[in-house]
Amino acid sequence: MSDVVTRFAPSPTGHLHLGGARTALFNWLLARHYGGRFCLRIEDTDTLRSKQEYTTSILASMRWLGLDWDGDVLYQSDRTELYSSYVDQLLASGHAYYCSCTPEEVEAMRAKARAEGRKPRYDGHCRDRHLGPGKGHCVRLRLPDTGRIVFDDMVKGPIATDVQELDDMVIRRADGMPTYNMAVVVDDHTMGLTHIIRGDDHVPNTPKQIVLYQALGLPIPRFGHVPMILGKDKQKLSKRHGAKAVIEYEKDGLLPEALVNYLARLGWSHGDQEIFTLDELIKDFDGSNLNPSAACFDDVKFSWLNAHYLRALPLDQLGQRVAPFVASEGLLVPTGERMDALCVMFRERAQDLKGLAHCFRPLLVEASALDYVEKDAKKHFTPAGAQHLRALSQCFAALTPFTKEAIDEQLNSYVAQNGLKFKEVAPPVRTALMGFMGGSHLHEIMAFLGKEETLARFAKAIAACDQER
RNA sequence: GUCACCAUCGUCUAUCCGGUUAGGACAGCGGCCUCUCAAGCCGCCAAGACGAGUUCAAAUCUCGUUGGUGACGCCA
Repeated sequence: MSDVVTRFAPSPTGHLHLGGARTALFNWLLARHYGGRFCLRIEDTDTLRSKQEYTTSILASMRWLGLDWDGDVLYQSDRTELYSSYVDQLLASGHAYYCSCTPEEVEAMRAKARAEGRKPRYDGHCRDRHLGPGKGHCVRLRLPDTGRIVFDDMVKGPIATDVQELDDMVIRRADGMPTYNMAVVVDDHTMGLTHIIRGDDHVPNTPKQIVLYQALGLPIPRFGHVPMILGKDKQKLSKRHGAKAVIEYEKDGLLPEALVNYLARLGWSHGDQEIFTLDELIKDFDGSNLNPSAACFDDVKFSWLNAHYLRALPLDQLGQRVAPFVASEGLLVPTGERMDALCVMFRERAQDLKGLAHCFRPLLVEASALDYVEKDAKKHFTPAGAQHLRALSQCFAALTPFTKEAIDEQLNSYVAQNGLKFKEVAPPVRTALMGFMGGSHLHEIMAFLGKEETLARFAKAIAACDQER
């Protein structure tokens, strides 16, 4: 197993989505586990639907996830001649033949077969007509008349197909372009692939490709078909059911390490372990323990993983990553110790970067712009609350230095000297500072705001208390 | 229509080749902690689709049923 070569081969007809990302991840992990190569190939032979911007987007998402590839990206559109030479080889060896049947004629055959309850397939009309190249002639593969094609799937185990189920498939279109299965086989072989992990929807393609490998006399790689990812309620993941592109998760402030971890655990397991570092995944992912049944993507559990990684991130990195989201909240981005302080105060209270940035808001706006949550203001801006705020306002005005420790001490001594409970004093103070009953420890909040801003918020709250009366 | 794949708590899964009070995680519920909200810790709830067969013993092996999904292109 020393020369493992895997690949990810998306077609650039859309952004990288969850299923594709997981397929890419599994291939990447397998290659990294065995110290092999992971290649990237863009299947852009469908010129109508393929777009350069999607290729760019897919590559960007791969980088965001940290899935690096070896060597240059291969584009199928550059390799038409190569595919054609393999088709010619098949023609020369008698494994393929020209066919003059029109698509309409073939469609009629299929319709007839379907109507008679048989499998719709090409009936081999041109098989022995010994046609040569000509206008409108495609090339078909000559299948063996009988036999079974068997392969041992890494995920599903042995899968057998009777050749009777198959067709003399087209391998080169009338316009000279190769068909999908032809191009894939040529590419997978010339790229030296040893293991192919792909979506479950390719299971029916596999025997077709194996027949091609056999006709060409090429070694057959190992296949692994992972089931598709379902959305909530076992529904197929579609736009309606929250199918999101990787790029959207990035925009929403979710962490790539969380997505990698979550995706890895969807359809693969390593005992009871839930949290994996990238190195652990590489160490443990050897192509076994792949689950053959389809799995639902659970946003809630994914969210939990995000929160976990958010808390685990080193402070400087967290600050760096949240900064763009703070900016898009329309807030001035703090730097240095101020950013660190905010992260420490709120990272346990957010699930993702966007949410974290949002938590910063009350502390980054000016007192005048602070909004009170009505319910909390009504409840805590009482006459007694106003009294505490007035008294504390005086205490804090005189407090130097205005540090976390000093503030905490002041708060506690006020409570003790007046025979109160912290619980009686904290709510109005908290509401005055945050606008609602949430957030970090009071002394941390005040230290962050500084004396002037703290006093401004007290003053504003006192005014609000008077209004409540 | 034909063929194929799949089937353990609500969800992700463990239980490698038959013997477990069917384990863990997320969610939910309860508690502890506590100035709030979180986080953290502790506890509770919760599953082998159905029916046969093989066997001393089946979630595990076999067959069938049901349900779900995929595929049947000169798309990829």
